[in-house]
Amino acid sequence: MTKYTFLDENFFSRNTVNVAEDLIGCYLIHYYRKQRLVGRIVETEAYCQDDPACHAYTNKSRIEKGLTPKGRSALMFGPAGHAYIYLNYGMYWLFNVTTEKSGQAGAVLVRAVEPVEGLALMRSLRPKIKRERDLSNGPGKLTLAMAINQRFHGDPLSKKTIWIAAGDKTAKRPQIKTSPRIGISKATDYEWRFYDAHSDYISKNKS
DNA sequence: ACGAGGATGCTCT
DNA sequence: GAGCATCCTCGTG
Repeated sequence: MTKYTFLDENFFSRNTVNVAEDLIGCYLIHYYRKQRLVGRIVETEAYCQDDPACHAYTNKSRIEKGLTPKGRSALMFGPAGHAYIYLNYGMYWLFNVTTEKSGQAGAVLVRAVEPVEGLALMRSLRPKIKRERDLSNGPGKLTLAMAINQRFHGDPLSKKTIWIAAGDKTAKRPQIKTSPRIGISKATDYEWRFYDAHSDYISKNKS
């Protein structure tokens, strides 16, 4: 497959949970050092405005008072289809895409991808790993493998520095499963994690 | 195979 | 000062 179809703002300007599910099987693309790095998205999570685990949730009272959102989560209230990238645990950049219409907060975290193009460059960006799947089977791992960091925070995907393309329609549809989200302590009962049941690149996988 | 613990810096209270 | 949307190493069995 060499042809990638850009997913525009209309794709992302929808219900966050639906976008999270629909992103399974789509392609995350970054043109880096004259090479195309491509990963097939196999795991996502939805974060919504009325969601205690969401960065934008703490701004709820502010919104209700009609105040403009501030801080890192402000971007989640903006237009859909923008990169929302933040540092967690002081070390790892996590890549999200904003969702919903302007004024409504939402984002989808990309938690794992299967390498598709640029494997040699990805391996050079993850020099210590022993198992191939450790290249990109986690949200912090995939940003390392694909050279994604704070430089791209706030960029519209339409700039096509980092962007997302539709899944391969000739391929078999992925079997999508759900679970509670990983690594959070609030709203742990929401099944807003989606993953391709047959992928070897799921985070928190057995063996 | 599995679990505990350390690294490390930003955001919010 | 606490709490993280994590990853890696090094114990133990």
